[in-house]
Amino acid sequence: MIPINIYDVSKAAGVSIATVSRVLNGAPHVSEKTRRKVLSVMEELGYTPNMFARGLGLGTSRTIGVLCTDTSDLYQGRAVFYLENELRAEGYMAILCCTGRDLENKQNAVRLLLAQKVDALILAGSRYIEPIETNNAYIREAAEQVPVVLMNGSLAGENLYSICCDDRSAVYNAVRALLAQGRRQIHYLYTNHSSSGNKKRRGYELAMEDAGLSFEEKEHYCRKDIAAAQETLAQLHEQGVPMDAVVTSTDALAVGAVKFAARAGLSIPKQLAVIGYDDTQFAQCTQPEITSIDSRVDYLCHMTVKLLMEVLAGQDAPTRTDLPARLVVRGTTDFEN
Amino acid sequence: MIPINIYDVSKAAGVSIATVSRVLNGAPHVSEKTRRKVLSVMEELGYTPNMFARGLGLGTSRTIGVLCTDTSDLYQGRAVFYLENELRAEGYMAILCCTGRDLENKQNAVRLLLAQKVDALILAGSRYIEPIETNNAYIREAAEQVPVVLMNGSLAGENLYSICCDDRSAVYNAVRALLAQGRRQIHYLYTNHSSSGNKKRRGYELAMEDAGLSFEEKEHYCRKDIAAAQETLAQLHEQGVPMDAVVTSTDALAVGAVKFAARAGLSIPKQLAVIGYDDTQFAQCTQPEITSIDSRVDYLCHMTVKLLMEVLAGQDAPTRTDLPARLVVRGTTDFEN
DNA sequence: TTGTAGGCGTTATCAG
DNA sequence: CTGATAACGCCTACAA
Repeated sequence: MIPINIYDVSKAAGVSIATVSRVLNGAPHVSEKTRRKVLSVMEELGYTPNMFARGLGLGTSRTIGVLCTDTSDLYQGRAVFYLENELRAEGYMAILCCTGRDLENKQNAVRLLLAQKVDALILAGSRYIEPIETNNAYIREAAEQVPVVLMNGSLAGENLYSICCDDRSAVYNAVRALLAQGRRQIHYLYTNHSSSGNKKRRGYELAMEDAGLSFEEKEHYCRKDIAAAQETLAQLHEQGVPMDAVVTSTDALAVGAVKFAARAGLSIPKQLAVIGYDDTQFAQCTQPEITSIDSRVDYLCHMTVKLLMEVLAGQDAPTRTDLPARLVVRGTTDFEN
Repeated sequence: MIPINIYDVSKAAGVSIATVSRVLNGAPHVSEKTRRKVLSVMEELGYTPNMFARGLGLGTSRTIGVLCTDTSDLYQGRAVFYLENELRAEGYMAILCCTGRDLENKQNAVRLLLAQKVDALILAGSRYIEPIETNNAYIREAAEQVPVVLMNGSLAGENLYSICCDDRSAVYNAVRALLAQGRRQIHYLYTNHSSSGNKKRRGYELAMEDAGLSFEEKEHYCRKDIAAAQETLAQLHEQGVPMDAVVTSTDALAVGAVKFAARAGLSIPKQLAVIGYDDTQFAQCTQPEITSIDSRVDYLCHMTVKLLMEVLAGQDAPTRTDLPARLVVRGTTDFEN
């Protein structure tokens, strides 16, 4: 079947293509009568405007490039889901690139996306900000062509917008709550040095500092892996390191902590409290279930798209936004609430 | 900065736009000399072909529509990750739509994707085949415009390709293994009636039948939710229903089964064996870790894209492919191997 | 309010 | 091997 175009419609409706184009774009100065006529003809012919032609003239594809490192990560999978839905609700399609963590792949993906004429870029996840500043140049360059929104990562610059969960405060408050219960041997497990990872860690450090406690020897790096977390804690335990709480940068690590406690015969939350991060389904896998910091991806994604829409509409928008997290209390802590 | 086009290149290289277009598309009949010249000019000017214009002429966008119901599902998140990567490796971008389970949303997504001029559609997940045949009409219609590949779902028809994990055999074999150990009270937990869900269940039923055992009262529907599975089993247990093994259609349910056993004081795998499905990270959350059927998403996705590329290349390809799964043995079973 | 005509950047079909 | 030139389908001044 031959695709039908604006000429076919104009012919069938007995008007010019200009008029068809006008009703198509809801332009003014079209009599209600012809408008209706054209609309009905389009319907009847099953006309669908050709995106290529439209794009050629308008220079826009109503398409947004969404980058993340890996959708098989529970958190990112949720982020992509919400982002895509919010975008589609606004009439935009999402072109996805799962780039992995390799810088070169990220750069390539951005290049391809720009070549596809996306209207904007959303970089989802703190992994897109490289510690070495010059490695972020490609993001700045991209921003010369289209607006770029960094979700959970921040970079200042022209046409660049950052929107983050306030991870620092979230962890700070969680650790404060543990301290308020008299816990002192609070350990922190983390898996990476992404900007968001650093903010979380900083929250922990500040809380400890404010309580006059040292933390250097209580921060432990480990792979993002249930077994790795379990192993790390088991070793510390064997060495006789005191420990009455574990806060982790990811729920998966918290699962490892719970498994460690079970094996070491430590009762949760009595002898060991555990707090995870992101409130993913992992938090519900264990017995008891895990108290976790909910970074509210849905809200974050909603605000991200809202921000982007404002930018695309030419309004000015905040270049930097911080959103609060909240604590979801479950069985691995014995908080009042 | 003004985008530079093929005319700029032709001018700077001292050739016609036709020649530029030729080297751009690797067409033959271009002298090595001019080819090099043009290439270097393109490089130097930083020329990027305009997708809209190219699409207008060629009618192709080098873009594939990828549909799934929800990327926040661990399995689907992995599927999308692999699909996107395989596609990009082949030079195609992926436009993602997370449609949810609602039929109307699926239809809308397909319509939008086709309007975007995608070159093909991949429907990921068995949720795209509706039990009521007429509800699949929109898929058939889509197939009139572009090839459609169903991953883990099957539908026969023109320009329609199905590629599935052989779920039935996978579950059949797993249940056989349990039976071989003398287990007889094998229960099956499932969450939906998708085509893949039905195949799994059928595998269970066949294995039981072949062993001369009844199964009707041992199949239990429950929400796709750790707590729901736990609850379902707890109730059966209270009612005194005998049970020495549980096979589930999803790892999450298996987690629920393990939690149930822990609470009911049943030792795993001695008194109760558990087998999950998909070998997701959930299988590693519990103590002991869960034996799970690995449907090998990565392999499935790889074959899916490979199949699609053949179709797009105009070669003929199998309209139906079945791929084997494999059992990953862990602590919730006491199989030899 | 409506129609005409030129342009957007490529590809492709012809001649040369 | 290379160069004009006509599509491709739509948008948008500019005219009427």
